[in-house]
Amino acid sequence: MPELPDVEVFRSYLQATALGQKVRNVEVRDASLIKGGSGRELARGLAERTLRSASRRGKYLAVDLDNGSALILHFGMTGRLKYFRGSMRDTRHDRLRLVFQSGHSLVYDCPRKLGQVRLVKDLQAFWQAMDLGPDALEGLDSDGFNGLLRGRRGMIKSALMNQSLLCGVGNVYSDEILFQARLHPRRLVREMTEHDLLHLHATMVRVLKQAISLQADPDRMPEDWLTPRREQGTPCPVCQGKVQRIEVGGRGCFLCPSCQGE
DNA sequence: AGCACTGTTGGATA
DNA sequence: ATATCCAACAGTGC
Repeated sequence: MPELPDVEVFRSYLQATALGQKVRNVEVRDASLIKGGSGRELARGLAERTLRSASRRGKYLAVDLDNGSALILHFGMTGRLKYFRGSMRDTRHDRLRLVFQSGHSLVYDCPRKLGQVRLVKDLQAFWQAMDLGPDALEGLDSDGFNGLLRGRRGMIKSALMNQSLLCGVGNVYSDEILFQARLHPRRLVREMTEHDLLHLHATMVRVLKQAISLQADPDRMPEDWLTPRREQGTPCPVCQGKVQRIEVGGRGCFLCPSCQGE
């Protein structure tokens, strides 16, 4: 589920494993995920480089290299990272493999191939060109959040998921945040009060932080979270009513109608 | 067989 | 300028 918390978990994982290591060999197993250049160029740009640091913005992970360029990873709906000590086991959908001088390796695995991989010369220029709003966790205080949403038309769930407004929140976490804030996903932003927005922002930050501390693993989420119960008709963990599935902005949306109004 | 799924993009439309 | 809707990308799982 690569939304902000998942990507943050990938960042920590990378930091604890591959960071500081020098790339000896690059295997591009599927060049169709590579944007802004060819597989050959990516391989050449990564070879002999050392991974210096890893940062995140929204759902994007950026890995700084020792020559100033950066490897950008986006995970689409199904991507993940896997680090192997010693011999590399088969991962079924590995699209990019970095083998380090140590003999260990890092695999970017992306079954549905909806992810993106690219090498950029200038990370700051890349972020600017990307039309991303501020990071939902790092880039916004409650006034900033309020300012972004004020005067906006449309539904609150769509706004939370709009990456050019604020980035990192996707379909699953927008549902979780709105469930915990007790707000209906179809609520019109224009009809929300200052207090609603303040409460929503606080809830968003709390949910994202807690999800990160749980390794974004639904199996570890508290009893009263919605995410592990994304199924029509399953009992609401708070009121025992039934979880409902509706469509909002063309995406499947789960909510508890009695907890979240109407 | 058919449909749903954690995401992004581009184009048409309002 | 904002927002919505749709199709496309591609693979897996129920």
